[in-house]
Amino acid sequence: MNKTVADLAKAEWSVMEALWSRGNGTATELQGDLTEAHGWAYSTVKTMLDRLVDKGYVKSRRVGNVYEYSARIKRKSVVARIVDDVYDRVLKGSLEPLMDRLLKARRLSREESVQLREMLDRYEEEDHR
Amino acid sequence: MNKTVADLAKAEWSVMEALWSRGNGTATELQGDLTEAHGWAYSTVKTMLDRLVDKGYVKSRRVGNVYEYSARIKRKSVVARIVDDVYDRVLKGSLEPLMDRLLKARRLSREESVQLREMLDRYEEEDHR
DNA sequence: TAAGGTATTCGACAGTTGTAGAGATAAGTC
DNA sequence: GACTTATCTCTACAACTGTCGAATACCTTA
Repeated sequence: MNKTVADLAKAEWSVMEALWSRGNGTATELQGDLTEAHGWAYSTVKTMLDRLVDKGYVKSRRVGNVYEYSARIKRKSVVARIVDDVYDRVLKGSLEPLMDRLLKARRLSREESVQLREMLDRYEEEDHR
Repeated sequence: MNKTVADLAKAEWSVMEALWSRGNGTATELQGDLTEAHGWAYSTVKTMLDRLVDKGYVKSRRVGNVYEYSARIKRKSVVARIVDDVYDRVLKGSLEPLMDRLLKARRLSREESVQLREMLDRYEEEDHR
């Protein structure tokens, strides 16, 4: 269970990331952005974009003789879906394994751990209203 | 990015779950376990198991005239991989979106939030050693 | 040992994903 | 206009996924 994200195949996810971070762009531009990470051919990127358009995740509009693409879904909402999915299917509703991994593997910095605590504080407060 | 988990296709993940929770079992038994959630035909389950064996995630051994399958990887380690992957690729190293989602959507119960706090306490303590 | 039931093996097929080349086109340049 | 260049469109293809059905093999029992 980790090849895709919210019905986005791994490669498509990369394209979405490129789109999200640049706001919008042409196939050529996006290809440029993705060149470093993936050495995709122009047509590869184009195919991906078109598939994403089909799936409704991206919209395209003709600007002159070029297509300009832009995301139709917010990164945030996709992340939310992924989080939910992982939470339900993988963590089965318990944060234990997640924290276990994050904490034990020392992937969480001290600052983050403090931040996290703050988030919890806020949450618990809110909860009292 | 949420069709698969650690190189396990979604359907394969289900089979692994069945295996993990029963320890080991024959194709028929597994099919039984999976019947409720997925109404898979025997051969579907069998195919899945065989593919998992190919991938090295499951081992099988002949017992009489039947094959008995059992997981070769621990659930925990797969979860760890998934957590890492999501943490890096989706959360990009920040827990903010995760907590945001979990807390805002009120998916985290009060007890869990307390538990989480305890985990953090332990962590920070350890860190001081 | 012929009949039944159970498990296995094989092969198949449609859909998705990753990747891209070749040819058609539109646009700008001499 | 003819040529060059940047884009787009189409088509293709192999690997992986989700799903079986049909044929076969193996036991058990009347």
